[in-house]
Amino acid sequence: MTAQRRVVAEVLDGEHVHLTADEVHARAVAKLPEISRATVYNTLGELVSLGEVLEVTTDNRAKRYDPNAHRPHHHLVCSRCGAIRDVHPTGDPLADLPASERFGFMVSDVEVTYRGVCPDCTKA
Amino acid sequence: MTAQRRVVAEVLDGEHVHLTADEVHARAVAKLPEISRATVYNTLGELVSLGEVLEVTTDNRAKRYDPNAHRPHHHLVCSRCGAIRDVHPTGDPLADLPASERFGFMVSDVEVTYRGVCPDCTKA
DNA sequence: CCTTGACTTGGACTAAGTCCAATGTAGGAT
DNA sequence: ATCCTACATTGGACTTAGTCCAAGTCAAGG
Repeated sequence: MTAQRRVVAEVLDGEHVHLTADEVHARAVAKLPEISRATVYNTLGELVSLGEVLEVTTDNRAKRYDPNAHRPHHHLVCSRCGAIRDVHPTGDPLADLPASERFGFMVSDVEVTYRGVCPDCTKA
Repeated sequence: MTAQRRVVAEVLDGEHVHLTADEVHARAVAKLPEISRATVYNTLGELVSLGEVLEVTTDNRAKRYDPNAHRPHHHLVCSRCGAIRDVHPTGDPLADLPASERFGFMVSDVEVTYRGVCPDCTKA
């Protein structure tokens, strides 16, 4: 555990939002000015492999990193401004995929992304 | 309706798979050698706006274009090789998102992506 | 035949991320 | 305490996917 990794972990821990890698880097630089982008990418990659952090891809622009990896949840994304909320739908979509629709895959995971317009964008 | 647009539409129509923009361009060039990448991007963008084609983002690499826009469906993706199948789960995930979990959003759409390992990759 | 407006082209540009060789450093062995 | 070694970090070059734009082309109507 190096200073750099601790800083990246702290950034994600402190912010309950969904940051891009560049945003993580910016906040990390504020705490440890000499940290490089490559290290932030490396560390984020490790945190993802360890299952401590989730990668979220909502718009094919930058990936976002979600520190809330331990309580399963899905996402609700504003199609105008890109705001993201964690949501907890009822029901289990995995159960809704019958064997006949699995094509022999070993299905292990499912991601659900709801899209809509957030209250702020509805007003504006 | 220009020759270029017709070619792009034909490519998507002919292939029942999920092509990237570059793959669409490659196949379009085979039919109309002077077609440019910019035109392929423009035309794909128009087809998406018209609702004729869906954009699918599974891995934060290239977007893929799905000509099967008229029958609603979701996707099953192999986490090893990236293969994509269309699937039709039972149930409606929109109904599984209670108002209390909508945070005032006007929710209009939901995408479900199942992940697993395909038969070929399980063998290998 | 000329004009007009839309379509297309190719190349430059951008954003996000990866890769790599060189450098630095933490922590165990002596 | 010092040295070694393996791993972490750095910064810059590179790649990929996509966007943007000025200039060129084309088709249709007048």
